[in-house]
Amino acid sequence: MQTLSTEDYLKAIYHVSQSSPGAVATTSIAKQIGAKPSSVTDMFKKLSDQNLVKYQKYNGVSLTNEGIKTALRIIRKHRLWESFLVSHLNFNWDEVHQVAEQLEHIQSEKLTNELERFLDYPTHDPHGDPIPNRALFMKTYNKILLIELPVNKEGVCIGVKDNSSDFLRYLDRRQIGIGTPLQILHREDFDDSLHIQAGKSTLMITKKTAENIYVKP
Amino acid sequence: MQTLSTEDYLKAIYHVSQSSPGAVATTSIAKQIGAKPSSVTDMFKKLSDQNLVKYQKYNGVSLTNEGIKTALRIIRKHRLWESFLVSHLNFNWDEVHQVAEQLEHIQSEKLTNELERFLDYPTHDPHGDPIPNRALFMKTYNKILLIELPVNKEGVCIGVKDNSSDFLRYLDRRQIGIGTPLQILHREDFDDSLHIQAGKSTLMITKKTAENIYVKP
DNA sequence: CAACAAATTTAGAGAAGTCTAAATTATTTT
DNA sequence: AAAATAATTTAGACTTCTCTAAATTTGTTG
Ligand SMILES: [Mn+2]
Ligand SMILES: [Mn+2]
Ligand SMILES: [Mn+2]
Ligand SMILES: [Mn+2]
Repeated sequence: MQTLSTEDYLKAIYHVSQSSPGAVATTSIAKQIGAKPSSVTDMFKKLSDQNLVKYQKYNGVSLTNEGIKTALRIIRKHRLWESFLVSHLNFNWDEVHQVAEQLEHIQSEKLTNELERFLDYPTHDPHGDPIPNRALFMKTYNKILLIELPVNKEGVCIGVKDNSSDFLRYLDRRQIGIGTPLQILHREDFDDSLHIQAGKSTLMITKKTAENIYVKP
Repeated sequence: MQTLSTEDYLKAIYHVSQSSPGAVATTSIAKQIGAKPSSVTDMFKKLSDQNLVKYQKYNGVSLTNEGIKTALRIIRKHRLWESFLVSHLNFNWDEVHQVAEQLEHIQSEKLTNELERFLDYPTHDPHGDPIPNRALFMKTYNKILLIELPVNKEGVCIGVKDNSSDFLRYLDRRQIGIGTPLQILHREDFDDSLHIQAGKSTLMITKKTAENIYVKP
């Protein structure tokens, strides 16, 4: 049985290891968690004692199979709760993360599985991220970043890379959300800005924005 | 902002103070929480420092207005979650307490209020206990224990005093639940047992059982 | 009212998680 | 390859919550 803190560390290690290959460094987790590197080292030792990570001094950690399973169980709960908050409790997609960060630690298999049934077995959360099923398997689309979409090729927004409130509310104002059809009309070489078609409106976005939107080509 | 532990203490103090008048004794909380009296003394000092209780050495504590409000906010969440688990997630009334014990600590006013709306502003939880509304006011029926119901007077089960799984499952087997019509047919002086009408069936219950069922006369 | 019993508090310590400051190891630069 | 820089770990300390064992206070009884 894990504590709230070890669960957050395992999740952070999982996320960092997904976005960059190889062992996970102390400082990368310190940044993610918002703790000092010395605290992270302490936790690495604790997780290693429980065989949830493989830890080599001065060389970071990697999750064991048990560690991966534990992380996925938490991610499963996190994303199911986010889905619930949006679909039934009138939360906007930029408001759910903070609350799901707490709800993901509730310990009750029955609760998790009944919530999943109640939501009718959703496969993706409000940000387009895949939800692990009961067997911890998740369905992943092949997706690309909007920046990588060829000019004039049609795509559909299926997720976001940056989950910050600022970015999500910016997309709300631009009326871009999951399911919105997207197409690049023109790439401006001068400042890397993009002229795009989003649903029925045309608008201009920066490179940074295009690097944080996932599309299905 | 309270910790999980201080919240549980405040709730325990509230419950004990409801069932017995005057200051709340150290040992009574120790029993309720499952901690040693010395730990309780420590916590009494901490709560007193935060002005949530009035504490006099060797004479127990009583909640301040702020302490009562904090306790009611937690009880509100506890009972709303219990209601949700039973009404939407297929939990039985004997299974909800343990999970609600965790969910009651989730910090999000919006979550609590939206959950209340989603459940259509329930006034009582699955055990018949009143749910404080947003203003922390709760509607209390005038209720009596089944043992106090006069012979042959009709009543309706509106709650239970003992919330243990054992008792609740026993009531399930006897097909007694919230809303079940109850009537005492005969009191046996010899062993204090009761012959009762419960819904459509007649059955025999002990004094102890009759002391743990609330009825509206 | 003195002696005993029960309740309560104090003293001291441990586990979990965090931090700062200092020491060590690894990496990059010159 | 040495020096400088960056990353990581260690040492020591603090907070919160808990415990055991001992001391103190309160209540009860002969
Ligand atoms: Mn979390
Ligand atoms: Mn998400
Ligand atoms: Mn609780
Ligand atoms: Mn209840």
